[in-house]
Amino acid sequence: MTPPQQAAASHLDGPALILAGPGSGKTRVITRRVAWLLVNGIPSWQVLALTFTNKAAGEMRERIDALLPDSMSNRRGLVVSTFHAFCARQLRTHAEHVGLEPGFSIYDTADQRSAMKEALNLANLDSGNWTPASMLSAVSNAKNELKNAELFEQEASDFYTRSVARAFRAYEGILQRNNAVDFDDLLLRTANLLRTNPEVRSQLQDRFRYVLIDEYQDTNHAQFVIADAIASAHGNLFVVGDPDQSIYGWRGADVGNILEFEEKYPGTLIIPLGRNFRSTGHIVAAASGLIQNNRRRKHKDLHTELGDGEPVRLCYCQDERHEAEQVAEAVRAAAARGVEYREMAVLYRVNALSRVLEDSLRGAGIPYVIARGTAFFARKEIKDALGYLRALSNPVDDVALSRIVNVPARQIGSRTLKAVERHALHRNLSLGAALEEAGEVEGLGARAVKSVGAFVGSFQRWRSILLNGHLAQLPGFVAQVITESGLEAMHLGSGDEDGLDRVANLNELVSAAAEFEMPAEEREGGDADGDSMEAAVPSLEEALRAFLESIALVSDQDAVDQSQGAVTLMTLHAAKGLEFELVSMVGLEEGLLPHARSHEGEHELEEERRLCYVGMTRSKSALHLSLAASRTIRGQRTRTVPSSFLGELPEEHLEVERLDGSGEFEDDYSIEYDPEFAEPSRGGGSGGFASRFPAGTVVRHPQFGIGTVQSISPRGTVSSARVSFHGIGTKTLILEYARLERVHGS
DNA sequence: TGGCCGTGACTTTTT
DNA sequence: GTCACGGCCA
Repeated sequence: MTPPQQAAASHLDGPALILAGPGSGKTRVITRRVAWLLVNGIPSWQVLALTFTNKAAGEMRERIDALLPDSMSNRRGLVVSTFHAFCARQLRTHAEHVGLEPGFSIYDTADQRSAMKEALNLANLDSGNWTPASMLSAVSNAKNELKNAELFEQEASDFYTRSVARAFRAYEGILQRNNAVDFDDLLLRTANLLRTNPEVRSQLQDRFRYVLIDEYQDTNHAQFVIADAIASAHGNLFVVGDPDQSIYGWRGADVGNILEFEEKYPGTLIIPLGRNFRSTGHIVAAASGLIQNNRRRKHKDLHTELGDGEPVRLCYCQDERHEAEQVAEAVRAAAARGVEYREMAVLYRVNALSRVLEDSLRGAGIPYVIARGTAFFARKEIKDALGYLRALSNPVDDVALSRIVNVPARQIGSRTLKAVERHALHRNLSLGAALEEAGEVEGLGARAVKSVGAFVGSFQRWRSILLNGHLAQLPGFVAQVITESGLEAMHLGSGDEDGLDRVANLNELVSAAAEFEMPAEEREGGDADGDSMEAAVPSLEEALRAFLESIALVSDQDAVDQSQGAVTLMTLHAAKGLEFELVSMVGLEEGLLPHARSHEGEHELEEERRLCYVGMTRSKSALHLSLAASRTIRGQRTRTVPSSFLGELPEEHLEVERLDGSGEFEDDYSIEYDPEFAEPSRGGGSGGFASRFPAGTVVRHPQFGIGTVQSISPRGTVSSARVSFHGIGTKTLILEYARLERVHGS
């Protein structure tokens, strides 16, 4: 280890901030420091290490294991967990203090959407003007800042925020009735629990005397409050991160947490790790050249001693097919040189780009995997099966129950369901409870009552198995529900290949249940001191809860498995923290990287630049950047503009290859920025835009919602407008690209 | 009640 | 290209 690494890894007490550039060995430092603490006699159960993905947590656990001498095999109680899993666990343990039942559901985006739709109905907000997505993002932003519905309502002053507050309140009501939380709630409710409950707080403070946080630049305010609440008692907070790799600002991450760490924790030991052990010289220099264009940044030099290596290759291709073929060709060439497939990755800004790449890799006979851990669980058949399991685990989860009550079709159609829902509302019952008294529901025919009765019968039978079983029965139980619910038969019956695939997926879910291991902390029962408690065998109910929770909290990155002999395809976001010999980044075009949605502000553009930086620095020895002169976007062939980031890469580290034929990219440039060309449907020229949205116009933006135009100013061939959005603030938008709509009545 | 078909709206990144 | 929804018919 280098002296700075050594200093960081052997730090014992007090706050520490490790500014770790890409490839500077930060995982190494964290794992060594944990091992150091344990070797120095700190009991393992006093250490808490928090990460963002399960994969990172798992790797950290393994590497700590490998570092510890055999004589220290007892690491009982050491908690290495993701933030979200840690919070979920706290909420289950202290459920009674937060007004939840321990079997609460964790809603994913789809569940949130249906809950919000219902909330908009309840709040009498027309979903034409108030889309579930925009409401959810407003709610999510509020929660990340630790504002719950009441607080938000108190602060709501204008029409827009008051409407959001109504939706927010209705949405919270639904979650509460369904004994459910969303992702943001895991953090929000834990933070509030720690703030308002001194006993729980001091319990956690007493237990976790040493707190470590990885990827600290991506923490949001809620996460800061949680970590601070635990660490404030002793100040032993050790954080590792890199402001230049902050790429989750859109999700509420607050770079301020890392930039202002030393102010919040006086006496912080700050150690910058600038030496890169991963990449060769040209790659480091090119990436550094790029990131230096960011203004809001702590200056920090990155250097390598691995020699110059190969220059970064920049390839101009004709279209996305051609680009994908170049990628496949580069992969083949690297493989021929002896590089293993698992040491190669293809990175893109948006998932939609993976398709062409898959086609061309498949065509070339190159094995590949797509890093989308969430994709499997998002499949219809899997969501259905999980719907059953969730409804069984948490019988008041109406969102889950209504999803599956008539899948497969069992004569409980929309009319019946409406009637039962009305009954539930009147009697203040959950949907499940209302189904149980179907006989008393007004307007239900004998046939419907009978169908409902049959369903309720199966449901209760499963439920009693669940309540009486134990851990080992989990896979059998999952299989039983899949079979007896008729899900399996439904897909088998369809007879086509699709149906067989779905059955195979359902079987894979059973395998996942069989391979599922209860987290060690969970088995130890309490959070008190390490020894003395012999683990009781978890009940089937507890096992199912833990299984469902682990599924709810999977990330795309968890699916990255470099032990497979395959090239990995993934988004730039999912690539963070990983490294490969060969990295191909595709689609370096304006609108893609930087993404079109980021053209609206300096902060957003800088985040895109950091994203590009993260991608480039994944590469150890070969970095290929490419772009296509034209690309098919939703069926339409479109000319592209090279990414403005390309001009920021120092030329001496590049090797440019022009396979697009003409070499006329630059000449096309002026045409592309002509708004008439970019948006042919709108016509009328830029003057038209400016006159259509004079200052004072009330407008709607697809992302920011309702706002008022403050001023218009010409900007070359286009016009930029300052628009103040309710509850969001003022944004500078290019009228020609911002897809603004006038709101009637203004 | 259930399944089929057409339309149209929307496409960033994710714990 | 993709999904979600509404309308229509058996």
